[in-house]
Amino acid sequence: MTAANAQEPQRRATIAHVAEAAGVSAPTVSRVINHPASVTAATRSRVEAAIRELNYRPSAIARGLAYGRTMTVGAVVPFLTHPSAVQRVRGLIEGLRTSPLPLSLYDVESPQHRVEHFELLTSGHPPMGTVVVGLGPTPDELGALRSVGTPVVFVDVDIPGFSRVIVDHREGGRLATQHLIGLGHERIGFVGDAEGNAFGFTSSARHHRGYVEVLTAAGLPVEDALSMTGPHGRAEARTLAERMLTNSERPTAVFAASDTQAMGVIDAAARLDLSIPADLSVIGFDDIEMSEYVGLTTIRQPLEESGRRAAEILLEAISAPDSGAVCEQLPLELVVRETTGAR
Amino acid sequence: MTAANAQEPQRRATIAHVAEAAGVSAPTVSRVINHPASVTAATRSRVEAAIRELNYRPSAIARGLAYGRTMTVGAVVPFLTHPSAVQRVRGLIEGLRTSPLPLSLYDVESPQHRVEHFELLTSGHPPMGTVVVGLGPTPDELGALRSVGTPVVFVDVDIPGFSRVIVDHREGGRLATQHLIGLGHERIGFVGDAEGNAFGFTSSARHHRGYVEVLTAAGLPVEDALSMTGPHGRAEARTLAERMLTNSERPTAVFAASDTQAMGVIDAAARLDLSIPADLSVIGFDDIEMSEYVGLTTIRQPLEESGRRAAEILLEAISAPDSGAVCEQLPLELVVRETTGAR
DNA sequence: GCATATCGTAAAAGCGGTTTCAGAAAGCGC
DNA sequence: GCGCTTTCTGAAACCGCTTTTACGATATGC
Repeated sequence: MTAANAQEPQRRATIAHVAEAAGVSAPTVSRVINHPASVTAATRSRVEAAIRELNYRPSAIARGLAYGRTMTVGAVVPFLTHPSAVQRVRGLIEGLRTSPLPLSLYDVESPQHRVEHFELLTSGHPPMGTVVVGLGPTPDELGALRSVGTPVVFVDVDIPGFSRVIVDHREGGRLATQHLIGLGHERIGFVGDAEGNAFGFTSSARHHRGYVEVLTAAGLPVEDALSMTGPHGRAEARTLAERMLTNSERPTAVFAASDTQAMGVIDAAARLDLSIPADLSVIGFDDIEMSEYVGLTTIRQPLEESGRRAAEILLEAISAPDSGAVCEQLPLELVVRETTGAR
Repeated sequence: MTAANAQEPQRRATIAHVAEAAGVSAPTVSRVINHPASVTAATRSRVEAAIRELNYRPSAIARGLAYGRTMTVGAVVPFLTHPSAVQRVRGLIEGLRTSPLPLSLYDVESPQHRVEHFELLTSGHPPMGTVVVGLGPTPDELGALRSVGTPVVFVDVDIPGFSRVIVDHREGGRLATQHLIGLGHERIGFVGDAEGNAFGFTSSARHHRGYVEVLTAAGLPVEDALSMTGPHGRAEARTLAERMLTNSERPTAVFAASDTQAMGVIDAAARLDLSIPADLSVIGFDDIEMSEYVGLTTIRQPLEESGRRAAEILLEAISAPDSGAVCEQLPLELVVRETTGAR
């Protein structure tokens, strides 16, 4: 027995083996698995026994080929290694835990990746479902996505007609600015992402809009010199902030469009020997994990939950293909810690 | 033209279409893609033109079925959402960036997941390559893994005969303990993972061994009451540490087997109004991202690099299947920050 | 009791590739 | 220019599963 096992390298059972063992044909086995109701109870239990007996698992790949899709959930995530993206992916994984579909990750670090991955997702064998994080797709991509007939959930992108999990970034910008004004600040800077980036990110621009709205409403001037944008990143933000802070009339508070950028602002302050929050208040956006430890005041968006909800909505859509698009708006919350203070 | 395009939903080109367009047979197209040398230059360029013309991309899934493997890289990662795992996954993604193979993630949170995923990886259509992080496989699993014939790279598990990327945990334990002793501490506690956990993690036990070695060598007593183990986690570590620290003769320093656990120890100290490092020195292991911000002294292991190297080794093995197993040991480094001080 | 509707299963075709195998074409020596 | 070997290409088989189609077997009608 053991010898026999050793000889034969445990060739995986196929549907044909099961069929033979159960004394039925392959299609019947397939039916037992996919449409159990269409098979007599007697046959079914015979087949099920054989399946158990042979420890049979249908090949996801063969099944995918026949079915016309890849048996995975695809996730396109720009800058997958950024802390906020990581948090969302955590949520995705959480939300997918009940499903047998593995998660295939597609990192996007350049426009090049972006088109490659979109091609993949809209290819002849698209994944069972797709989550797209943060990328504003072009009309072409949108059309392709729609025509594959496989559900898509967007996260942090508001695209009518598609399921999506979003937050109100403009409101976030308002919340942050309001907080600063409430503390008595009047010269408030903004550090965010450059607009017109190749990925279609718009959250930073929305934050800025909220920021402008609140400043204007409070009768405070909106100075161009106090709004700086550049590529995303902590170091980049530091450079920007250093420039802003060495200005003759420097702001007493800065709203950064992301916590990562807020860290850069804090770095800049440290370099310039400005103490926080005495000399400079800093508020971020996201509430990435690190923020709690640094004591960063920020606008919290439920990153992990966004991933989880997206996964749940996607799984739902996979099992009930014709349910309409759902739009879920998650709440934002001001989290006051130690980097903001009264002027 | 536009109308025609709208009509026909842009059916993806298959190998047959390309073959027809190039006036050759399907196998020839396949050959052009997979064994270009075996095709005349003239035919080849004709086929290549057709491929470009039709924007043809071979279906990964069909190809996988024919080839007997799934066209992905699989990664089995226990507690995928833990900070250290996240760092490694980052490295994996980095290292895989040059490859067209997407990364399929298999999170392991329970023994149940573990067997499921191992089954998947050793199924009829295994992924092109597999990375296994931190799980000590059973002999059975090992045999299965070996017999699938697809390369495997272990990370943080030292299994002779398989490629692996490891660090010397025992040495890490020594380093940490030495540091504490060097600061004048004589009562040094240890907080780590319970042994015999269902996942086969052994790093904590190795840290402990190094710890015992150094204590013994220094002529310091090894007290059972100062070594506590339990389930992994910050909260769990806090509980353990609270117990240890409320002991009549409490330690003046604690070595935690991971940074996460070190955070728990710090939490416990805060609760007991012990100031760090004045009343208690704490050293961790890993150097997760957060540690820098918290100022945690720790033994740094190159988490991200471990993932990156694993990916590189795996890709190498995929392209040159018969190269032997490689074992790469990554360096450990003491990083002194603010949580340790002289007694 | 026979013709007819219904159900359950099997046979066959296809998903999109790759590989084996055999035959045609080309290259070589004489 | 003939016969041989060597190349290159196409036909066929196959990977494992699903779905459509067709048929044989029951159940139903009268």
